[in-house]
Amino acid sequence: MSILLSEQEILRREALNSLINLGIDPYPAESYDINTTAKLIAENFEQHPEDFKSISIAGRMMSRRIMGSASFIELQDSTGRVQVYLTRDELSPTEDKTLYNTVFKKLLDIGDIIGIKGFVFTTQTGTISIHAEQLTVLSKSLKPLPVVKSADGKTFDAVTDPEFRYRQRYVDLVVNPHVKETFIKVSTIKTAIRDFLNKEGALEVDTPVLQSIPGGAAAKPFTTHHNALDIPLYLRIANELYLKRLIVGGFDWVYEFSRNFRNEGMDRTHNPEFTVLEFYVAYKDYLWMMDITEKLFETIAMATNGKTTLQVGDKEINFAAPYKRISIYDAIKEHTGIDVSQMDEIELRDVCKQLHIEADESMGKGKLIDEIFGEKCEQHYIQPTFIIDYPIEMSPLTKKHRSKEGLVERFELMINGKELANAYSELNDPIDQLARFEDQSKLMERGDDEAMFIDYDFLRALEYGMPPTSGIGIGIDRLAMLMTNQASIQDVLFFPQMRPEKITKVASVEDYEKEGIPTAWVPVLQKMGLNTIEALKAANANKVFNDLGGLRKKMKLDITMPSKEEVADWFK
RNA sequence: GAUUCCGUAGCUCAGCUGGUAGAGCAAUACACUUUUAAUGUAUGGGUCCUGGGUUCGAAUCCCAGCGGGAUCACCA
Repeated sequence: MSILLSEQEILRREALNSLINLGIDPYPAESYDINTTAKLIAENFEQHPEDFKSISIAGRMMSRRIMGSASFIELQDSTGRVQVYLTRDELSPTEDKTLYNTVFKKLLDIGDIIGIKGFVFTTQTGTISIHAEQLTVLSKSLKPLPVVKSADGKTFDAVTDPEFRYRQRYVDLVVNPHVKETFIKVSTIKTAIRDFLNKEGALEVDTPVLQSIPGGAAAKPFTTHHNALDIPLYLRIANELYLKRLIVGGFDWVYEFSRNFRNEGMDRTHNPEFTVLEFYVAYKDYLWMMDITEKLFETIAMATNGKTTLQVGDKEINFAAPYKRISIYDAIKEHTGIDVSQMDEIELRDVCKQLHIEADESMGKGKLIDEIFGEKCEQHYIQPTFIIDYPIEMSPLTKKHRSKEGLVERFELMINGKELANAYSELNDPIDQLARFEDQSKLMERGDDEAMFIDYDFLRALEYGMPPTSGIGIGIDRLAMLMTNQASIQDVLFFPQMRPEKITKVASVEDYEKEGIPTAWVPVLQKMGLNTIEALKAANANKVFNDLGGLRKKMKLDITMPSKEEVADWFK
C-alpha cells in the first residue's frame, strides 16, 4: 500500500533522484556547523560588519527569485528569515555550472533545507543579505509547503484552517511565525515559574502518572490496564495526594508540572491532557500562599511581557501585587443581593431556581454554591482577585477555617473572569480527612460521578503526621492562554487532541501487478478512481474496458489495448 | 451531547435561480539577466469530503455519514 502522490510530489521525488544521480546526497549524514543566525545578522551586521565576513548559516529556502545568472532566496532558520544572493559564477567558478544551473535552479524547491557559506553585505536596495559562496543541500523536502507571503506587515495566503494547523503543527510553525512566538512565550512562562520557585528553595519532583486510585480532584479519569499486575490503572487527574505524601516525608517545599488527564468534553478551553503546576509548602497557610501567589504572577507577567500589565481585548489586566480578596459569600451577595451564608441545601435549591440556574438532585450544598458563583459572579472578576473561604462541602481536602464555622481555608484566583489557581490550607487531620472522603463516597452513591475515591494509603500517610501545609494548583495552559492572548487552548498546546485522521491508503503498483495488470495500465486505473484492489474488484469489467480506451486517448498513452478477455481476467 | 456554519487544485479562495470546473500564489516550459508578497508568455494540475436521492442533467437542491470551526451544556 502507498499514498497517492500529487503532481508536485512526484516532481520533487524526481528531483531527489536527479540529485542522487549527480552524486549529491539529499540527506547527508555529517553535521553542518553554523556560526550565525538570521536574527544575529539582522541585529548586529550594521554595527559590526567585520564580524560577518565569513559566515555559515543553514535553514529552509522559503522563496526563490531567479534572474538568469543571479538569484535571491529567502532562508528561514530558527530565528527568522534572511535574504541570500547567489550568482552562477561564484557558486560554480569552473566551467561546470551544474551546481547553479541544475542543482539550484532545477532541483531545489521551496522548503528544502540548505546550508550557505559566504559574507554579509547590503544590496543596492538596502537589504542586508548574504552573498553566497557555497551552497550545500542538507535535506530535500518532498512535500510542497504552503507558500505564505508577506510585505509591509500584510500577509498573503496565510494558512488559517485550524484543522490543518493543529494536525500538521510542524507546517503551522514553519509558515506562521507568530505561532512560534506564542510557544516560545509558553516556555518562558514555565521557565519563569521554575526560576521563581527554585530561588525560593523549592524542589522539583515527579510523581506517578499511572495511579491505581485517581485522587486529588473531582474528575472522570481515563482507565487503562496493567498486564503483568492484571489490575486497572488510571491516568492521573491530579498529583496533589502524592505531593502531600512528600511533605509527610520531610520535604518543606515541593512542586511538579503535572500533566493531568481527564476523560471529559473537549472545546476551546479543554483538552483531555493539560498541565497544572502544583506546589506544597510546609508550615504555611493559605494567607501566606496568597502573598506568594501575587508575587509569582507578577514575576510571570514581567518575564513574559516585560511589564505587569496585559491588554486583553479592551481590558487591561494589572498583575502588580497585592490583589483584592473577597469571600465567596460576599461575592455572591455582591452580584445577586442574596446572602446564602446561612442557607441549607433546600434553601440553596430555591435560590438556584430563583436565579434560573439548573440544579439537579446529585448536587450537594457545596456544589450548589459553586454553581451560583460560577453563573453569577465568576465573569465579573477581570482584575486578579482572590475568592476566599469556601463552604466545606465543596473542599474535601481543605482544612476547616480557623474562625468561620462551616467554611474552609481555601482561595481561588480569578483573572479575566476565569479561575487560574486553586489553593488552600491543606487538611492534615487524618480523622477529619477520612470523614470527608466518606462524605464524597455518599455523593458518589447519589450519582456524582466526579466525587472522590477514598485513598487509604494517603490517609495512612496523614496518620504519621503532616505538618501544617499550604498548597496550590495553577492551570498552566489557561495561564498561557491569558499571557499570550490566545482564545483557544489548542493554540497553546503544540499537539492538541484531534480525532484520528483517516488516511486513504491506495494500492501500490506491485499490488496491481499481482492482479495481472500490466504496469503501464496502472496509472489509467488510478485515474479512473480505482485506487484500491477492493475498488477495482467491485468495478464493472465492461465499463473499465471501455474507459481504458477512452482514457488511453485522453492521456495520450502509446500502449496497445488489452483484449476484453484480458481485462476480464483482472477481475478474477 | 445540542444548535449552527464550513469542506472545491499543493495553499488562499470564487463559483448566481441546477446546464461540461475558475482565479491568484505554488508547479512546469520558454523568454528576460533584474531583486522585494507581484517580470512576461504559455502549459499542466480536481474523487468539487463520502454515500444515497431528486432531475434529461448536481460542486450547486434533499437525506445520511465523516471531518473541522463557532455557540451552548459539563468540566480545569
